[in-house]
Amino acid sequence: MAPKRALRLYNTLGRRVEELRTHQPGKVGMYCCGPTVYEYQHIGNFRTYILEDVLRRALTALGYEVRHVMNVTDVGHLTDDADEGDDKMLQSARREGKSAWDIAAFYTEQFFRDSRALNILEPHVVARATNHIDEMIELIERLESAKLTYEANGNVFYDVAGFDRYGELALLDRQDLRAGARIDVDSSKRNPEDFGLWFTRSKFERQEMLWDSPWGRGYPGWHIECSAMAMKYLGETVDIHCGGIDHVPVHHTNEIAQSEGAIGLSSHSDRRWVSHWCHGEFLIIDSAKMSKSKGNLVRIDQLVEQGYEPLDYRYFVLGAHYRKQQNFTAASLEAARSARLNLVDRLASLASEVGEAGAVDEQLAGADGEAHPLYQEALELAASDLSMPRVLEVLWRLAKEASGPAVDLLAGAAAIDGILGLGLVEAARRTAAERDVAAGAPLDGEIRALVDQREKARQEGDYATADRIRDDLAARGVELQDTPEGVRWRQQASV
RNA sequence: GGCGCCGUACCCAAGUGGUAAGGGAGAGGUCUGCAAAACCUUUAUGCACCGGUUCGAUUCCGGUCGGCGCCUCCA
Repeated sequence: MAPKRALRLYNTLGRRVEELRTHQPGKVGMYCCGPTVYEYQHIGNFRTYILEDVLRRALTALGYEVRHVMNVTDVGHLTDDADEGDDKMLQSARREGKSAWDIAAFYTEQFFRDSRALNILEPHVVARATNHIDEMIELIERLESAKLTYEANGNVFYDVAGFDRYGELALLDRQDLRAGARIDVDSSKRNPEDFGLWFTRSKFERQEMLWDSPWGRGYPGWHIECSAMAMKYLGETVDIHCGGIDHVPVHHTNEIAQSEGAIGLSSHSDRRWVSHWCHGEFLIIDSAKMSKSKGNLVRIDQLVEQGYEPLDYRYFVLGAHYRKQQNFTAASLEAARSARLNLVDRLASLASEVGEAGAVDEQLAGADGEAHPLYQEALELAASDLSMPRVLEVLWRLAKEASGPAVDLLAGAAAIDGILGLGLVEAARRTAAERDVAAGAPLDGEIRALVDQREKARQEGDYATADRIRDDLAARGVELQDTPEGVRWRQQASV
């Protein structure tokens, strides 16, 4: 089945926006580079995962059938140098005698916990590297038969000299690279660009995860897992491959070399292993890249400790285009939180207009949000290289300017939010339900009593007492409104 | 040294060869005992700077300055 509308997406290979052409009509196989589970994922990492989630949601909204595969790099070393720093998890794990396997399981769990909190849909296939050692070995054997490998010093390397299109994705031929400028080049390599496929000589002292292989007991190189798992779950043609922009020069460049080398695609072939490469730009914090070495990592749970909702961060991310660096500051996150709350607030008013809590569900179920013109506008913007800032703008227009029956507006908002993934309508329904309770018979007798007390004080002219009670209630999230019809109160939007 | 990206209001941030979205924050107003909320109004003749192309440039080209990223295991 063909999609309703084709997605136009920037392709790193070729550096321009292209209409997505899929291997099978209407079906998209997307492979995303997932986390390395030996540390917490920070909010910069999650910017990329949010991009991938939005891509998937946009594809789905456009009518594509999506198969989303993500790897989890859990091949771990637990070496002495990995223990440096003040990572409490690693230190305690070591104290308690936990293995690399335990640690990987721990961080994998953390990753998916944060992902869920950010409304990131779980990939259809989550592939753990340690479950695919056999596939990696087979792939290395294929490369061996293709004469693209050599052994040196006990390790198996990929020989980039045998792959004539090496570096095409990153335009490496246009660069005057300084091999070894930052990291020492392994002297056993023939070319600095060569990379390890299988190691039997570990540079790590305390290697915990080891497997038997035709080249001896050891462990796989990093890049091979993605090639092997992508091929296993998506076949020899991948429609979209995603990752952070930092993966372009090395990881993805090497993946292409491995995969196309194994498949046997040469520069004479028009066919590519991956037809569309999609990369997310970096999050910048205090005018610098977020990295462990700079010590400026921020995690989702730290934002939560500061009183933010994970979805505030998602809103923040959606406010900038994925191909531009985005600067994270306390002020910009605060602005995103206010904006999201205001949006929920407006949608909650619409929900109240639709009716009582139960009726909202029923009415929404009967409405066709995708029929709303503003949804169509949003979908078109999503199809235009994932222009989420503009989709947000359309949603704001829907929430504050559009006219029509409240249920149609709300249904349209729900449809747009299906692309954004902000959980706005869900939050609005919850907020509206709380307000319904407030407007009718309050469940909390204590609050009712305080409201009555304040009214009495006001009538007696004791405004000091009245204001004190109002402040007390505000601290509990209860907002009072004195209207000509009398006092009303409601729960603040806080979801 | 090479490669790539970027510089838009107080902040974040869209965008286009034809005269600058949206959000946050601030200001004024209506309402109020005072507030809050809501609603209304409001904040860039200007898009780093200098040239060029053009009827017309924030948008295209060149240069300058500034910022960020990458140059081999970092989303």
